[in-house]
Amino acid sequence: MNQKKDPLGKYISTIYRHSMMYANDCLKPFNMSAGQLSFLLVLFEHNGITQEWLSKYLSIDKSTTAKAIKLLEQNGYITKKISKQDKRAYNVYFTDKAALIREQIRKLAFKGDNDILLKGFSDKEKEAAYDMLKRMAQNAGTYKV
Amino acid sequence: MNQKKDPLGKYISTIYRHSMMYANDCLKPFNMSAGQLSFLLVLFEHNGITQEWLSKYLSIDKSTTAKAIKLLEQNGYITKKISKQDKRAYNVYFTDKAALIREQIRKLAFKGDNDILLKGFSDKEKEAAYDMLKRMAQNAGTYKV
DNA sequence: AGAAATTAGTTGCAATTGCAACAGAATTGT
DNA sequence: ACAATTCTGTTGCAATTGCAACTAATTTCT
Repeated sequence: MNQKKDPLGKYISTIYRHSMMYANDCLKPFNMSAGQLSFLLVLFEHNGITQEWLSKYLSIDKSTTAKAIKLLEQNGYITKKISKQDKRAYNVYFTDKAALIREQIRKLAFKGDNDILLKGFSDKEKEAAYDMLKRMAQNAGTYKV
Repeated sequence: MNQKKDPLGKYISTIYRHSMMYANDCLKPFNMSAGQLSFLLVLFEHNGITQEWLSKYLSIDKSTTAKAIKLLEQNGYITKKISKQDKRAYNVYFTDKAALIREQIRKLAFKGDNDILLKGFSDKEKEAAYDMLKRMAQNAGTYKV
């Protein structure tokens, strides 16, 4: 349709928005959104982390973290405990309810990657795509951390 | 920090959100948002296209298109004319005001790609990243077009 | 020790986005 | 020709996100 290059933003936006739509659909049975899923997946690997570190790890605003964590708590997927070292901070833990669906939603997240985004990619290309996105995200994260 | 692979969603989300923040900052002097920019950039290459085609080209919901176009119109960057072939449809055109900043904002869009997202990428890697994102966007776009 | 600055988290606000429902026009089928 | 269906675009709504302002706790500086 066009010969000139589109800016990357066009592709990134499409990938992001449709990934969200896909994940949101899959997560509807769990009363969970794609955004909340990201936080829960981090907790599975780093249980007890503070909200500040969740924000840093996902390069996301602390107020967004606060809101997502609140919803996850209301739905019984996580609990918060005031940190013993710092009374301002919360340690966030996933609950038994979350543990129960852990593998199910982990698979769901990676299945979306492989079945949709990386469809038609060879194993080598998948690896390359993964590495490039990781580097680009690191670059992006340096803008207004 | 962790040995297990993160799902791609983590990186995509970071890239998308920070790209938006960067573009929104740069576009503030023009009273324009990153979302609106995408539409204007398409119009520069395909002047007179309908809203439906804008939506299809950007894989974006038609209501989102309607709202972005409305704002661009209010700010004097585009005009709408009812299509002669189809009274339901609008042909969308960029204005002289938009033409005046055309090169400036085009450069801005690509500068963000190169100076931030692709920092540290060789020319070959940039090309590869571009192609992979394009393929991934095509894959993503097939989900709920 | 006490003042000043920084940090962790929350809340209110505005902007963006997608979905659902809708209106009017165009197309298809009988 | 008319009815049923499909399409183009708009509007109302809810969810997500980031920014700014704020509170309370901690750290730093003198």
